[in-house]
Amino acid sequence: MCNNGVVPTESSRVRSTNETRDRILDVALDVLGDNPDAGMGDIASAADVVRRTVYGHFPSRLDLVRTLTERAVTEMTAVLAEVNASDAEADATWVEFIARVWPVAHRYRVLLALRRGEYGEAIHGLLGPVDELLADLVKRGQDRDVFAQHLPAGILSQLAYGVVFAIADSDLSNGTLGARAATITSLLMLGVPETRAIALVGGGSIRWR
Amino acid sequence: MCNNGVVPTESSRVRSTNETRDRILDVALDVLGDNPDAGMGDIASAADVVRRTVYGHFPSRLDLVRTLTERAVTEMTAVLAEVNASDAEADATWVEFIARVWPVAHRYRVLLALRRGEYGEAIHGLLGPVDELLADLVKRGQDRDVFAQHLPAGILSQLAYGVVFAIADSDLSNGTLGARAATITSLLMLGVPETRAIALVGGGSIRWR
DNA sequence: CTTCCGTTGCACACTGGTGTGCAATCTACG
DNA sequence: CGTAGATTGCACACCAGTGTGCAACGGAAG
Repeated sequence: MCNNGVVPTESSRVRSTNETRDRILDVALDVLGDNPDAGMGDIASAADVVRRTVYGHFPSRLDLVRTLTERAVTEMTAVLAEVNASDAEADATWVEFIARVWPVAHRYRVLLALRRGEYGEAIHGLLGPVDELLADLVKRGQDRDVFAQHLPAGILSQLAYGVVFAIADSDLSNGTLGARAATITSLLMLGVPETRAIALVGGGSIRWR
Repeated sequence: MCNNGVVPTESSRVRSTNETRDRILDVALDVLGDNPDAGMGDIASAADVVRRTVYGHFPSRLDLVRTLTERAVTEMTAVLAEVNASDAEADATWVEFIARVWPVAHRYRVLLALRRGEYGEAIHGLLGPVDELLADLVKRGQDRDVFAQHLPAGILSQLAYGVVFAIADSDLSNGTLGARAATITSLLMLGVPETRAIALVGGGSIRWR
């Protein structure tokens, strides 16, 4: 009524509220990344907040995990949709995708662990759109004989990005080393010949030592 | 003293005791396979036994899991050592290994899930010998340029049999279909060219549909 | 028959996590 | 200053799982 039609300036009280909420979410991702079984108490203290406050923002543990998952899905689908729009060959698209999605995947790697157990159902449901986009990409590659066809696109895509997550979760996760290894490995299991895979990710020896 | 030097006949009481114990172990594998978080109660009732009886055989949940793991390690190392003794090329050895280990892997697939969480430490320790034998095999392949070298043998071997377990855990786990898919996929990610991989697992079209 | 022993049924204490209720406190905003 | 809203601290009830103690039952062995 009185703010000239401008959206209210989110009076700094509200801002600080949202900051707490976001901090909780960020920290939760870290803590759960270390230990998927961490409790609300662990998350709270890691966020410099009392357990009760966490419940103020997220009525239940499931709400927290769900919010986290929704965040991940949003970021992933954004990258996937954008990359998928290119008319490059499927294998090149895959390389582009891994490169762009690597930081996100590494950040949300815990969701893969969380898929098994308690919240598996809920997470699986929310992750559906990502799975579909991924399967579409692999299927496109299979239809043009760029990817191998020894497995249906749905399963092959799951395995391929499962490996990517697994590498993101390993010791190699730091630096570009992990991303490179993940890209090559996933390309190989998608049936892309080794020479082509190396060419796609950029030259240089790939020997480990 | 009185049984002519023959091993005592395990008086049928002892036998029935061991039968219960074995049944509990077998059933535990199934139940935990369905839900790695299943409790002692679930296992007990699935084995047609009271919870208290389970504790009679295994003082703690960890003891049960450990026994299960020891069983798995015994079976796996037996297969691995035997297969590894052949002087065939590493990729052929890998195929032989997967074929022989497939039923075992499928049976003990839950251990992979159990490695994360509570008992991870204990299981990881017991599984050490298996990991080493596996890494040796992959390394042998890398040294002779049969396998790709974009990752160190230790990690590559983990990823490869991680995929095998993942497929064993999926819908394809029935019949020889899963075994075939697992073999081809793991060969691909080990850097074996598609044509060679198909030749190794035996002819026939590999197209999914 | 008596003894041994695996099994049972029930009780109990303990732990660790979840989710709620409520009064007290602090602080930005008006 | 006064108020509203976020945060705190502490209380509680609740649940599920673990592991233990113990008296009973039942069948096979001696």
